[in-house]
Amino acid sequence: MTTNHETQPTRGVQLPEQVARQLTHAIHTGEMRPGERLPTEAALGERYDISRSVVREAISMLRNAGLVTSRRGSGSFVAEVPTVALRLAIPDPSLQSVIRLLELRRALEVEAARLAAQRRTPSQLRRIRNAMADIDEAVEVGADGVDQDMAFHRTIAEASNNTHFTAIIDFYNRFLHHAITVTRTNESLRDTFMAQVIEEHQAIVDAIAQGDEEAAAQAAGRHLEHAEWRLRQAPTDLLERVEDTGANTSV
Amino acid sequence: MTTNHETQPTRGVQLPEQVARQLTHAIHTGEMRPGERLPTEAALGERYDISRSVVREAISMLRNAGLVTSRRGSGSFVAEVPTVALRLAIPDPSLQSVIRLLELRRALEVEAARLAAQRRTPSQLRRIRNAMADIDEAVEVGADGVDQDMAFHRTIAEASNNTHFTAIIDFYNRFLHHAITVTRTNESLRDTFMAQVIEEHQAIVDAIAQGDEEAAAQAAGRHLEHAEWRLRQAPTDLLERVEDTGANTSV
DNA sequence: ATTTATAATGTTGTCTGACAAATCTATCAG
DNA sequence: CTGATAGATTTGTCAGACAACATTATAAAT
Repeated sequence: MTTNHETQPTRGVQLPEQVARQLTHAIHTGEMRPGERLPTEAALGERYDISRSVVREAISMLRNAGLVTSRRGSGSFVAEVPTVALRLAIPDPSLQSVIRLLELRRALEVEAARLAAQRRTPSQLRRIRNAMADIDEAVEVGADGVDQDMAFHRTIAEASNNTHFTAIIDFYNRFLHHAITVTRTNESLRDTFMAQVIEEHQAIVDAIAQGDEEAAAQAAGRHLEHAEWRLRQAPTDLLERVEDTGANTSV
Repeated sequence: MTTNHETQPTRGVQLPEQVARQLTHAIHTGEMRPGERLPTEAALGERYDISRSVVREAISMLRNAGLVTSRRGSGSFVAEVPTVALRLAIPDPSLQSVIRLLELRRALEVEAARLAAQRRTPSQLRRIRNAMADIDEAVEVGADGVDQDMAFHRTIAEASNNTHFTAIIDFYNRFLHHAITVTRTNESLRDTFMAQVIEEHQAIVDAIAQGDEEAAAQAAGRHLEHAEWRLRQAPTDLLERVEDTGANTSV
């Protein structure tokens, strides 16, 4: 059995990848529909004239990419909601990196605020207001309020009713956790900073409540602009101090 | 050899995933530094008391996640730039979806333009200008100019000197290809539209060239705002027509 | 005839052993 | 000290087997 009938993989690249590509293509083009069962590993091995190990690694890649799910004893199936994977470098915790993340936050959250002002439902508005209140509550109890701060901005992203924003923000959250810890730690160092933050949050919420797109976008932009400014005023040893708290145990 | 010394994986979940998690954790915490070599597959198998197959699948997952790279005959190494994967649902090609992508583009490209105006190097500015010229050239030759349009916006993202923007834009490019084909097909239907687009592009470049952040951001915002407006003016059968061209053959 | 156990079969998960291909290391010649 | 060669190491692939689970077919019972 040395013949390659059907479609033979082009040489050069790794074997599993070649098979994975063909299957991926078949899924993306809709040739294999969501929920449909893939050929068995043995069948695929015979089709491409490769061993089961290679087939398994290929399927492993698809599974990892969220394109298929495997059930022992049953088979592998095309996922109901096929996904693609975006691979991103893990940001280091330097000040430079934190600022780069702030820039991304600005891009996303300014627009999210604009869309939220335009589209938020009453219940979404309520959730946003609750989230803002939660921050103050947490701070009064003595917590750092990082989780609440993140939740607050997440509710706004949700209110944009555009899944792209929430998906990306959710993804970056684990790194934002560190970044926000840094900014909030910094802001808590001076009372004036804390007051500013509360004020800025309030401005965003007010604009969203009134449905004033432009005001919401500007308020969000100002908030993150000031956050960056406040961060640059921070003592130089701030990052090390936050590092030591071990607060960024997420991931 | 039936004992699990060291750290034994908790039962229940699939074996390879358990091992993958432990290794992932070690990498994320910096316990294993970038560039460092992993233990051999045989060694890992012995440590966790599992067969090489399982170890290989675990490493395959890490490789797939961009955390390690393997070199035959040499070993597996922690990637120099460890990454994490963001999995997103593949957007459908409806008008609604195209507009959602436009909103994301606006968020990213407005801010990218602002940063580009602030930080672009002379050579980056040159590349942006070339990219803009390429669009006109392609159109004159009779091409649709989609690839050139995408490249143009990509060079601006590059000039922002923030890798987050380029990473996300690169990722969404495969879907933007379809979206931009739609918008450009639409724009090419009326001469006035085409003229507008050229004008708007020019405005962005001018602002970036002069280092005027605010103007660059506004120009980019206007461009995408108008793109959405133009799209909404499009004939209702536009999407189907684009579909038929088969231009979106990219994966 | 329908339902319920039971057996047979099919499929993925894991184990074991082997060899090929590429790389690394140590030895030796000059 | 340099360079070539031989050996050892390590990942990639193959082959076959069994275990764990799922599905299907068969038989039994009411």
